[in-house]
Amino acid sequence: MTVVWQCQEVNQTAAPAGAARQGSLRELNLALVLGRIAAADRPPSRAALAAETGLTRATVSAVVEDLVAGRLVTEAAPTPRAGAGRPARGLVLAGDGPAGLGLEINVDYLAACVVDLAGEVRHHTVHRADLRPVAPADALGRLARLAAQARAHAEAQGLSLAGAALGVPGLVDDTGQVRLAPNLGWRDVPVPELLAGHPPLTETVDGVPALVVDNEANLAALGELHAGGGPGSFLHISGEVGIGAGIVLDGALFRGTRGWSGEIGHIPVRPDGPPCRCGGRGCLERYAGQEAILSAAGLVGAELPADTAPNRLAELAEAGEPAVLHALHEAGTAIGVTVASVVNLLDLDTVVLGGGYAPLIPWLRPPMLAEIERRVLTAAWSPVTVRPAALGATAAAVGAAGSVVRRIIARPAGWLTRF
Amino acid sequence: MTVVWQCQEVNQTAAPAGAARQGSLRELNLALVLGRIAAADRPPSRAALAAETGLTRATVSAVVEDLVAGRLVTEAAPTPRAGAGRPARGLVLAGDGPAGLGLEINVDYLAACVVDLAGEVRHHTVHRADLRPVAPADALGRLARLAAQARAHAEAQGLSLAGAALGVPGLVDDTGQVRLAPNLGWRDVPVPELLAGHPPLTETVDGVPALVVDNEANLAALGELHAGGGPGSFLHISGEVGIGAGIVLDGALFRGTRGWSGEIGHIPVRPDGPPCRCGGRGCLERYAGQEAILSAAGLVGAELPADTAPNRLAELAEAGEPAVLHALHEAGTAIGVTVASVVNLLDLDTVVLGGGYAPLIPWLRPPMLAEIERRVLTAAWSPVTVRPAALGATAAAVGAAGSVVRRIIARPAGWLTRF
DNA sequence: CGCTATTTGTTCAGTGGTTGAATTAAATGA
DNA sequence: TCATTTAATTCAACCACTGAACAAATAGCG
Repeated sequence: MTVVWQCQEVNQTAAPAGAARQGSLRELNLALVLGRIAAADRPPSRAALAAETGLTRATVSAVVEDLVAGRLVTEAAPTPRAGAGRPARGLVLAGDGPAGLGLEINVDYLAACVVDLAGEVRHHTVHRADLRPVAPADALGRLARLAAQARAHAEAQGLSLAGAALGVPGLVDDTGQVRLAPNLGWRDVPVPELLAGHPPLTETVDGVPALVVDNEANLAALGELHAGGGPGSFLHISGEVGIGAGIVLDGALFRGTRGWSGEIGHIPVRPDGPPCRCGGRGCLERYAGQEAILSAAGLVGAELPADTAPNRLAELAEAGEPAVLHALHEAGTAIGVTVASVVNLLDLDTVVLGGGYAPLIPWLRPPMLAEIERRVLTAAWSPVTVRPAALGATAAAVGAAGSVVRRIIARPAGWLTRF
Repeated sequence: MTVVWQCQEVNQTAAPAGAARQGSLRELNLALVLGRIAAADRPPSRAALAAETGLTRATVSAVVEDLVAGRLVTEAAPTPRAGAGRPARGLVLAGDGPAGLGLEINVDYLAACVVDLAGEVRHHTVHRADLRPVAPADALGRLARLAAQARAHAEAQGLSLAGAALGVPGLVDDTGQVRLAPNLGWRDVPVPELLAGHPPLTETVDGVPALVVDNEANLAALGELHAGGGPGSFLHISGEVGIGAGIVLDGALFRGTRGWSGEIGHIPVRPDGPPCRCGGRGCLERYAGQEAILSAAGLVGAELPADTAPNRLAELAEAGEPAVLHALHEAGTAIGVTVASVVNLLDLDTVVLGGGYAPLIPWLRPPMLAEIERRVLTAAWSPVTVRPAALGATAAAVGAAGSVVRRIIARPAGWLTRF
């Protein structure tokens, strides 16, 4: 069985692109009701859903019946209510329905996780290893084993995997091929082909799960969107070995024409600055990339593993080490200049710092804000918030798994037709 | 009668945000069919529409009947077809139905135009005057007179104005207030209030036309989208006295959280460069704004009107004037650095130069492309195209009018309920 | 304890809108 | 002239939502 390829684009709207046929109405309302159930903080009743969506209670009942039959929703203890009346039956996302498999390949670890419809992380494994010397096929083989374990754990909990998403620190084209992953040393790696021999990733209990390959920073941003409260617009910057960014606009990831958006690490900060291996000069990565910070802090020979470097820097900064403080100030300034560009261009009001930047926020934020306030034209009316990411280092894996379940929630009809 | 305020956001999709009720189906299909008629290059028949949309011919007939009754579509000579068979009846956008009124206030002119459903400019006036010394209320009064003339011309041609949009060179908030228009010297100007006393802008033949106030660069980008071929994604840079940009993603204008996107003029090019009046340093406007180019070319005392300066620069460049060539090279380099940032961030493949930049393209493009190729990570796989805008100096007015008719095409149900 | 008020959820006839097949309309070509 | 072909309309069937009536389940009150 071959990998069935699925378009990267997560169609956030349930609206039919083409003809609106009769069933479209039901598709739309399935998505509407399921979306409200997912967004509610307490199990809503059918009557409450009818009131807030504007549908009739009759319609909501019919829609909910479909959702329950498709194992997307189950009944639970309702929100207690004062006064008389027949007690409501609360509706919650099913904890034993479809789930998403999230995978991540990074420079120094592999990760797999399973997220259920409600967004709970039901399984999570990280396998630490330096993957730079490992051949892509080999690395993907290890990943497939991790995925097989994850599937076993999911099934043991009564979950069926509805799909998988894989985050890679590089540029992915729309056929799933990794065109360039500089920090891994990958170039033109046909991920779907290489995974085709590993059944756990190519089939699930009922049918065929699609595998989506995407940029790691994009998926991390989705994870943040998922974990960090309501839908909004923000820029999520992950400071790993490289610097990537995910742009979330109105609760949807913005991927660009070819899915290569967010390459913030190579935005020029000083056009005549030091040369970067991308061919340009003075790119952000030269000022705020992990290597740049470490070398500016005089820690270049310290031989720190990539995953502990940020914490080490935070310790030294805490201790008042002048070189480290200076390096972080410079990095924060460079990030601030870049963010000012982004905000002037896109009019965003929130910047989330994730990955290795999270522990360094106390030192990065002040110079960032200073630059932003100076340079953003609209800063006076709408201050820009800089906050740490809600998820930790493996945000991309969680975001990947979340993207699978979010797609089901956004377009439940696709899942329901499997029954 | 007061100005009825309408949300700036042009909802590109006809999908209902809330409940999908029965009528939603028809709304969706009205939009679908009308959209195809608008996008077709030759009058399609009902049968052809059925084939390409996937709807039944019966449904298409019913939908078309509604559209014809609402004066959005008329029958025309069909596309000739070889062979036997009953001849088709071609469908085209009505030339005598609703039309859009586009208005523009800029530093040295006022403009008004009327665009019909098919996108034809049916009326166009430009009133040249330096508006910097004029009070906002007075300027808007003159604009209202221009609008009244435009309405008279539209009605004489059998058109009904369905709405109006006004482009302003500054930041507009979501109540229509101009928060800041630096080059006009406006600050916190309540445009809708000031226009409320001018009936031509507050009522039309059948009901109330909404007035939308938007950034001039945004509307110019919409005009370009409208005139420049199929829907795509591009960055439209207008070099007027300031530098503004409109971002079009997948055929839709991207406005940002508050509608203040595209402030490209204040993206830092050299963070330690000369101070800018925005409070930052080394902004793009300091290198590629009209004043910056003129002064770098040694023409600072030449007292050129803003509208003739670009052509004068082109003449001098054509003649090989070294200072001018140098100034344009510097400007092109700065624009290129900025565009590289934008492309790295958004993954766009097309940059359109409009406004005063259009005549200077031969000199601006080479340095731009050089910077883009050096600095854009994905330039090797997807070259970035730099091309001149299809519309001239008053693109914003045409784009404003076009945005009105495009909204009708995107959501015809709203118009049809007027009958 | 029983009755009423109240709210939830379901049932059912009615309706809008799409579907698919049959029918009518209008041309070409032998 | 007539068969062929394609376009457009008509009509019964069907799907999904609507609105009202009804059944279910509880709290409050005498």
